[in-house]
Parts: sequence; structure tokens; C-alpha cells
Amino acid sequence: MPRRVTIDDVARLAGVHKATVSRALNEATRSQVRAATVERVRAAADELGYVPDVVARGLRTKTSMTIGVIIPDLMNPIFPPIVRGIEHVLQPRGYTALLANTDGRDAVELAAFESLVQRRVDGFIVATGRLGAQPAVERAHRDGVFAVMVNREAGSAPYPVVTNDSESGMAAAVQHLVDLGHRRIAHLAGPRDFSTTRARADAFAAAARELPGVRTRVVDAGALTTEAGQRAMDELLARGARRPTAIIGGNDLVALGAIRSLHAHGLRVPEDVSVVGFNDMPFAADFSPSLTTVRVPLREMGMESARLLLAAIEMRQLDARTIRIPVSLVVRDSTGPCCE
Amino acid sequence: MPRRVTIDDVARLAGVHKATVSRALNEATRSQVRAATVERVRAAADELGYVPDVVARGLRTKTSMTIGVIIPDLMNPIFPPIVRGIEHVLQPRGYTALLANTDGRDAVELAAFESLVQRRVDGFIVATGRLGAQPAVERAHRDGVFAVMVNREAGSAPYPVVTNDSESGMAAAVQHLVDLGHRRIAHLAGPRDFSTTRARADAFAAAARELPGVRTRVVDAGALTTEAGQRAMDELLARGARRPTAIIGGNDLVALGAIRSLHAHGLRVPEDVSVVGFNDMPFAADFSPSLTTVRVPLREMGMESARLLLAAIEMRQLDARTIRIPVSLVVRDSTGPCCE
DNA sequence: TTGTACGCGTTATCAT
DNA sequence: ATGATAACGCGTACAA
Repeated sequence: MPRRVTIDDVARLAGVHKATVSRALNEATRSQVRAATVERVRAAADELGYVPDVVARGLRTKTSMTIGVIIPDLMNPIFPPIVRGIEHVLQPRGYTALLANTDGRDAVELAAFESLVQRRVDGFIVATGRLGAQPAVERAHRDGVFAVMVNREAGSAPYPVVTNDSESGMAAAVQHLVDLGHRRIAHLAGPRDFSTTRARADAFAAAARELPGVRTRVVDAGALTTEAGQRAMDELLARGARRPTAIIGGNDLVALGAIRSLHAHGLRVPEDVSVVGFNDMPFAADFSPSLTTVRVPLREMGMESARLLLAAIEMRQLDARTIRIPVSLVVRDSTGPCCE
Repeated sequence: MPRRVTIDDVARLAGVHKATVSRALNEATRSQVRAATVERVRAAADELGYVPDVVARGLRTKTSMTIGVIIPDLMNPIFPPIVRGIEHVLQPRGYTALLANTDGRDAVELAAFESLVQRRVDGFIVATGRLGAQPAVERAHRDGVFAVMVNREAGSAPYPVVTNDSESGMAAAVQHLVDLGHRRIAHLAGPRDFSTTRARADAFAAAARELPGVRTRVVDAGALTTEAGQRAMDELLARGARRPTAIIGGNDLVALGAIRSLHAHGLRVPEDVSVVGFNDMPFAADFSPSLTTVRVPLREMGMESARLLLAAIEMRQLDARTIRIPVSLVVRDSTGPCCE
């Protein structure tokens, strides 16, 4: 492994001291160096293919032009679009995104934070928010590290949040089903310690209270996966009671799991049961049947979170406001009129 | 931002020199320190919450216990399972995966490599392989950086490769369609500079030569996206000639795009046209119709690539062998008998 | 305008 | 067994 070209190599070739090289190559200090010298240094650096060592530099400057992005579950298709939005803002401004996948496990999340903090990331974009205590986020805040929560809020640390308007999304979903004639609607709720899925469950309950003629039920899916959705639907169908004519999933994966369960029980969607999802994840339109869902502008949420973080880094302070991105219902084939 | 606890703080509290702290806390050198001293140092470190600074350490040791993972397109659902497989092997061995998404762009890939090399990653797992010249991979090899290619091979650098047996997968797909009675089969081929999609196109051509009664055609989809697949299928349907009764996509996304196009043209799948995909990406079974496809063990490929890389790092040399993971055809609802 | 010297937090080497 | 010191590669007060 050939030795790296260092600042000393450049200094030797240019016939100056390494401090001069540092100044000449560094935007902010370039004015302190004579133009001719700058040119000489530049030529030498080019010739040797010198690239400053960001690690050594970070040891000095405590900065790295790098943003850590903490993702709870890469297998959930809502996160790739968010990541793309983040990168879309970061890249033109010279920042690199370093992704870490935590698998939803606290220990892994802590390790990822640790690892990235040590690598001197300039800030975090965190998609693993939970309403309960969250050691990693709390610790980051205590250490004065900048972070922005995206999609889910954090319960503990006062960080800015970019999330979506789950309440009005749920209201729209319920209204859509009622308009179709449905009077028995169940919600397969996601975890109550995610701000998004809790808001949806709360909004579902609120909507139910305002619609006296509608019978509602909530079943906890436990996790935001197809498997959890399928299990919850299985369980709901196994109960003796009259089954609901419409289902609203805590997210698209849960809704998809519900559809799998319904199909497995020989029920048709939407003829026997209508299903609504949440997020409009990639491929939601390609499912069988295509999924009626609440569209969340995932990419825009990613972009906004990156903008917020960079602004905080540059102004050296962050205000913990919450940005709530509007959502809209997308009607497809998984919902239909009730009881025809 | 509170100052980090450094090795000097621990040394002071334990009443020893920092060199001793380093030796006591470092697995390999612990035997050089008296057991009682080790205990004292440990207690001090615990009390202060000391964590060695991996950056400063990397400056000295040229190592970081970190693996860079280069992904061409996070939006392609085959990569999350590969990443999971990689992480599954890395995490228990103390390594952290740092992901970089290149969006398929050379400049971004170079920047990602640069950024990660500077962070002293101990090696790369590269999923962006292309058969043509690939500056980033070549440069990594020239610099003596360890890397393993996963999924796609690299044309230029002699790195180990973990890929799948696209040839026999394609053969199985063609045979399946022929068995169903199809005699006009088209392949919507992916880019020819990806080893996987080129192998599939070649295997398709080879299969065609051995089946004289079967008329085949190849259309270039250009990219591995649903949009590209839809465009290619649109184009194929626009041609005056008799349309094929079966389609094999360069991957699942292309196949999905083809289905979208067929539906848009009022054609049914599989009654009018059968469609086969490649990879068995997540949700392939949930599409409308569920997708017959060649299953590639994505997670296993990720795991194997990580194992290979760690072995190379530990033995300080890598042999550029190619591991070809077996594949299998999964028959679902997107294929059916021809011309009933 | 440029050079000197030190510090960032470790680990490796040499001396004790 | 432990301490002292240098080195990793860079940036920056301070001096010249």
C-alpha cells in the first residue's frame, strides 16, 4: 500500500513550508499567501495528486463535512426516498452522507451514534425517533451534537423535527371509507412509541368519536412490517365478531400484510374488505390490488431535514421547531364501495 | 460541547502513564501489564466513561474497524437485503458498515470512495461494478485498498466477486416459458456493462440458439428501473410485428415496468402476455400479478461478500476468485400457458 | 508574507 | 512492568 501524499511532500516540491501549503490550499486563509506562491503550491499539489487527509484535519478542526444518517430499517421502502432527498441537498454543498442502519435495536443505534460521533460527523439526521427514552438521541443532545429528526419525533431531546401531517391524513382516509358506505372500520395500529403511528391511532380514535354511526376497532400490529400486519389481520379475522368491512393500516407494509392475510382467508380486496395504507411507499401502486394510501412526500421530508441541519450547523444553533409536511389521499384499487 | 474524556484523563485518575492505559485497554498488549494495574486502569476508564477515539487511533494505526459499502441505487430494492447480509456478518465482529449511495454517477462514486478512504475504512464492499473502465475501483486497487465486488463484477480491477448464477437462472426462465407453450419470447435486457444483465442477455441468446422453434427478440431497456422497463415494453408493442407472448425482464424492476406498460395497453398478464423477472426482490410476490422470477439469495450474497472481505483483511491478502451463488426459479402468477 | 512550534488523541518504540 | 518520547497529518497562534 503506497504511502499517502502528505502536506509535507507538497511543501518540499513547492519549496515552501507546509504551513504555507495549508494556507494556500485552504479557502479561508488563501488571502494570506502571495498569489504566485499559491500557484506554485497548487501546481505541486496537482502534480502529486495531493488530497488533504480529512481525518487528520478533523482531529484538528473537529469538523468533517459529513452528516450521519440513522435509519431504523432499510427494508422499509419509505427510507430510500428520504435518503435520496437528504443526499440531494447535501451533495451540492460538499457534504457526504454516511448511513447507518440500526435494525430498530437500541444497542446498534448507540453503537452507530458512537461510531459516527467519533468520526467527527458534523451532525445527524435521525429517522429512528421514538417517544420514549432514547439513549442515543439523548446522549447526542447532551454532547451538543446537532441533529434533526425526520419522519418520527423524539420524545426526549429538543431537536427540530420534519414529519408529516398524519392527523389529517388519517381523517381523510376515514372520510373516504365512510363516503364509500363503510360502517365497520378497523385500524391496524403501529407502535405507540412512534410519533407517526401514535398520531394516526389517536386521529383514528378522534374521527371515530365524531362519527356515531360508525363502529371502529383498533388492533395493535406491534411492528411496521408485512408480517406484523398479516398477524394482526389473522387475529382480527379469528375473533368471532362480525369482521370490519374496511381496514386502515398503520403504514403501507402493515396494510400489505393485511391484504396477504385477507387473500389467505379467501377474501377479496376490495369486494369483501377495503384496505387503506399510509405513506405511499414505492411500488404501492403495483400491488395486487394497487393500494389506496395516504401519500407522504418522503423525498421532500428528506430534503427539508437536510436543509434544517445545514442551517443549524452554519448558524451554530438550532431551534427545535416542528415542520409538518402536508399529505394527501391517493385512491387506488384497494378500496371500494361497501356492501353492494 | 463538553470536552471528550481522553486517555490522559484516565492515566491521571489511575495514577499511571497514558502508555500504560493504552496497553491495559488494548486486547493485544494487555499481557504486558500487571493484572492489578489493568484492573485499576479499567476502573478509572469506567468511572470516566472513557472511549478511545477511533479517529486518533486510526491516525496512528491506519485502521478503523469500518467497512465502506458502495451502493449504486438505494431505490432498487435488491440492495437493502444485501446490506443486511453484510451488516449481519460485520456487526458481531466489531466492524461498522458505512454506506454510500452513488446514484449510478461516476463523480459521486469517486467522491464516496475518496471520502471513505480518507476515513480509513479497512476495505470496501462494492455493488456498483461495471465491466467498462471504472475510475473509482481502479484507483482503489492501485492504492492497495481491499475490496470485494458484490452482485456485479468489475471489469478492471482483480477483486474477488460474489455474484449469482445468472446463466442458469435465465436458462430456467426460458425453459419454464417454453414448457408453457410460448414460442415468441422477448428479453428486455439491462445495461450491457453490468456483468449480471450482460450474462442474462448472453444466456438468453444462447438458449434461443438451442431452441430452433422459438422466436426470440432482445430489446435494450437501458436502465434497471420500472420506467425503463415500461418504455422498452411500450416500444416493443408499438412495433408492427406480432407481439411476443412472453417477456423476460433484465431484473424485477424492468419486468414490473413491462407489466405496467401491458396493463396500460389493455393487455392482461398472464392471459395475454407472460412476464418473468429476475432477483425476487422484496414484494415481488405482492405485485399484481405476483411476479414469477428468478430468486437470487441477496442476503446470502451480502454475507458472503463480508466474510470474504474480512478474511482478506485479516490475512492481509486477497485472492480474486469468483463465488457464484446458485439461483432458482420461483413460479407465481405472472406466467401462464400460452395461446390457450 | 512566510516559518516555527505546538496540539489534536492515540499507539509504537525505546529506555528504564 | 512501566515511563518517556516520537510519530501519525494537519491547522493555527505566534514569531519573524
